[in-house]
Amino acid sequence: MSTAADFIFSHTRLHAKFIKRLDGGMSLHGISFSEYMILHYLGTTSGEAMRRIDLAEAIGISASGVTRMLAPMEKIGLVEKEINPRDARVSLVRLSKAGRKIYQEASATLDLHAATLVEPLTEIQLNKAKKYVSKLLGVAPRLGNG
Amino acid sequence: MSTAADFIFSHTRLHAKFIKRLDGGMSLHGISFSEYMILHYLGTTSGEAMRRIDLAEAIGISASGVTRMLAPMEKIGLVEKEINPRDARVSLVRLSKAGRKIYQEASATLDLHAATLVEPLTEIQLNKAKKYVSKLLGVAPRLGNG
DNA sequence: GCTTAATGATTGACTAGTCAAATATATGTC
DNA sequence: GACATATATTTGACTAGTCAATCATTAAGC
Repeated sequence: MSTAADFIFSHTRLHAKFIKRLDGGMSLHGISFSEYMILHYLGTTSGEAMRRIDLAEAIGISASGVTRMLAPMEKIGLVEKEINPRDARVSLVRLSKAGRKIYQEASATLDLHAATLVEPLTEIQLNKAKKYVSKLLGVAPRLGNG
Repeated sequence: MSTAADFIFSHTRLHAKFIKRLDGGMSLHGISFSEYMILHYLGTTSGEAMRRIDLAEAIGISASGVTRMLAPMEKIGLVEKEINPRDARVSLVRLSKAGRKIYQEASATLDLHAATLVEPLTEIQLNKAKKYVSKLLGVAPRLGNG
């Protein structure tokens, strides 16, 4: 098995570990980690409203996956549907007030769990790891130049 | 959002990218990436037979998940069931001859795709990345079936 | 040696997605 | 203005798992 394949194997196992832990953490707030991701993108996008298709692209699932995830979130009042007056095909999604509150509370929990998950790395190592992940994603890293 | 949480977000997106690509690659051999992982652990364990529960632990899914995955793999002849004479509770899983062939062919394909996926990193960076992932996973020893 | 507890595997009911097709609307071309 | 084509979303049918309960078997206590 090549080094590259071996790396991806380990990456996959690490993902399973991360998700298991974070889903557990988010369940205190009645949401899954995927749902947290949705709240996050809605909460940090300018205007706080997004098209479903952009949300899908942002969190890396399909458009139909977004439809299916949003249905219960709408039902429990985390997000609201909003009509786009300029294009009736799109239905914008917006954080509700309750959704914003959950998002803020869940963010604190998430940060705690994330911190313990990355604890085996020093801060310098974590920054390097982040840089590598950004490179692999094909995205410019947000910080640093080394 | 903390650095740690940001890192995990990116890690999650990278996982989605990896899986999408590798599932595509493995489909040439009629299997998914998860199924490849099973073939891999069976193919590289000493004796080539494993207990289902150890397989579950190895690839990071639940015992029932393993039962569900193995059913079709057994049906198409990739793996074989084997009784443990010392403990009738366990049913060992073994690579069939056909499974070994598929495993070897799929390994070549996997290495190719994995290589292009990690191409943005130099060899030194990849080794560092691997080291970080191992640290984050904690060093989990691989158990045999003794 | 009988009873209770632990272990390995499977099953039932469920969740979270996938893809392909259908629906609704918008846009470009003539 | 009508028609073909593209885009955003939803729906139907399906896959890949999860957890809790159950079954079969083994191990442990007395």
